Amino acid sequence: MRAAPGPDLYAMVDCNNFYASCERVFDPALEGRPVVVLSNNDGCVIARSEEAKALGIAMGEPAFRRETFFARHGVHVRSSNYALYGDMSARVAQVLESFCPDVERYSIDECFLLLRGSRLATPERLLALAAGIRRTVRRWTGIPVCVGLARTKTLAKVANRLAKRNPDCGGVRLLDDPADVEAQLARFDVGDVWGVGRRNAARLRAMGVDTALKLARLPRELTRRTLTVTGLHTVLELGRIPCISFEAAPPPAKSLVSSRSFGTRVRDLPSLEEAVSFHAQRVAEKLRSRRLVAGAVQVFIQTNPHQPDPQHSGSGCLALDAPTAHTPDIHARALRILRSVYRPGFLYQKVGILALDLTPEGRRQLCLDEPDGETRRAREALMRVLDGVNAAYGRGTLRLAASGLGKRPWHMRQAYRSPRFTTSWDELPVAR
DNA sequence: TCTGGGGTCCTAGGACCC
DNA sequence: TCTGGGGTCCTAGGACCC
Repeated sequence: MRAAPGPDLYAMVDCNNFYASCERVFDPALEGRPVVVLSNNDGCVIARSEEAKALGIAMGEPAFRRETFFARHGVHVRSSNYALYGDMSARVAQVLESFCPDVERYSIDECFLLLRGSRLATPERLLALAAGIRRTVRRWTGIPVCVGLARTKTLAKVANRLAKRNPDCGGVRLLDDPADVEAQLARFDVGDVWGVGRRNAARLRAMGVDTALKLARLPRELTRRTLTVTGLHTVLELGRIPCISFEAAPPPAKSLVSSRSFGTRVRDLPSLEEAVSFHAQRVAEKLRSRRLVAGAVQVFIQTNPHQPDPQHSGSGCLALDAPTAHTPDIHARALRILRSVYRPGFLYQKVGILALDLTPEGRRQLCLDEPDGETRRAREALMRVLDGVNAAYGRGTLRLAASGLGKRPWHMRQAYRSPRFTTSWDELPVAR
C-alpha cells in the first residue's frame, strides 16, 4: 500500500539582504560591518545589511542625505553591480534545482519551490529538508537564505518572514497548522502581507483592518470592491486556498524597458537625443538576446518631481512598420517620438524607451512592408556582427555614433561599484 | 419633439511587486 | 549637486459599432 499523498506545499526561499550578501561573498572584510548598496546613479539605498538596518538606515533613503552619517559610522557603500547579483542569483537557483524539480525564479533574490504532495509531508521531514536547503545554499554560494513553508504562496511569504524575524527558527519555518496560521496572522501587520502595498494598507487600516487575520476574514464582496480581484486572491490565499499559481517558466514578456535617470539634469534636445539613442540600442539588444521582436516603441521623458522647478513629463508611442529588433528601426522611431514630446525650457531628469507588443522572433506575422529576403538577411547579418563584437569586446564597443562619444552629463554616476567578480575575466578576484 | 442599450476595444492611470 | 529600474495586472472611461 502506498501512503496517501500529502497536500502540495510551497517553499519560499529568500536570500537575506541579497545584494549586501553578494558583496560580502567577495569581500569578507565586510562581514559583521554595516553595508549598503545604492540604486543606479548612486541615488538611494536599495539594500542594507542587518548592521546597516540597526543603524536606522531606511530602504529607499536618498544616499546624498546620509553621506556624513555613512562616513561617521563606517558604513561600507557600494554602487549596485547587477552583473554580479544576477550571476549569484542563478547559482542559488541552481542549488535549489538540485533539491526540487519545480523551482520558480520569482525575483533576483527569491524562489518558490513547489513540494508536490508526498510522504515527506510530516512536519519534521519538511523542516529537515528546508534546513538542508539553507545549509547547502550557504555552503555552495556563500549566500544566507531563509525558508518558509505553507499551503499557499502568500502564506509561504509570511512563513519566510517569521523565519527571518525569529532567531529560534534557525532560518526555517513551517506554517501549516490552522491554529498556528491564525495565531501568526493575528500578529502580522496588514501592510507586510504580499500584495498589500502602502496605499491599500492605509485604506485597510482606515477600515479597522490592521492585521493579516482581519484581512483574511474580510467579506469577499467587500474585498473585491475595495481591493479588486488581486486583493481577493490575497485574502483567499491567507485562508489557505491557493489562487496564485506556480509558474515553472516565466510567462512570455509583454514589454521591455531601458530607462535611466541622468547623472546631471539635461535641458537641450541634442543631449536627450544621445540618451534616447543609447536606450534604443539597449532595448534592441535586449530584444535580440531574448529572441523577441517589438511591434511598437514608446518613449517617455520627465523632469525631477522632487525639485520645485517647472515640471513636464511627456510620452508617445509609435508602431513599427513590421515587428523588429533592428537597432536602426527602433532608433529612428524613438527619435521621432522624442522630438514630438520634447518641450524646451525644462530640466529633464530621465528618459526611457519601452518596446511593446512583443512576440517571439520566429513567429512574427508576414507583413506587406516586410523587407524582401535579401535585404532582411543583410539586416540580420549586420545585427549579428554588432552583437558578436559587443559580446567579444564588451558592451558598447560597437554602437551608434548618435549615442555620443566620451563621458556625457547624462551618464549615470556609479562611484562605488565592486568588480564584476564572476562575469568578467578582467575583474576576477585575485588571491595573494 | 423625442435622443437606447449593449457590446468590444483601446488607453491612461493607478496599484502592486522586487 | 545628488531621490532606481524593470516589470505585471486591473479598472474606468471614451470611442466606436450595431
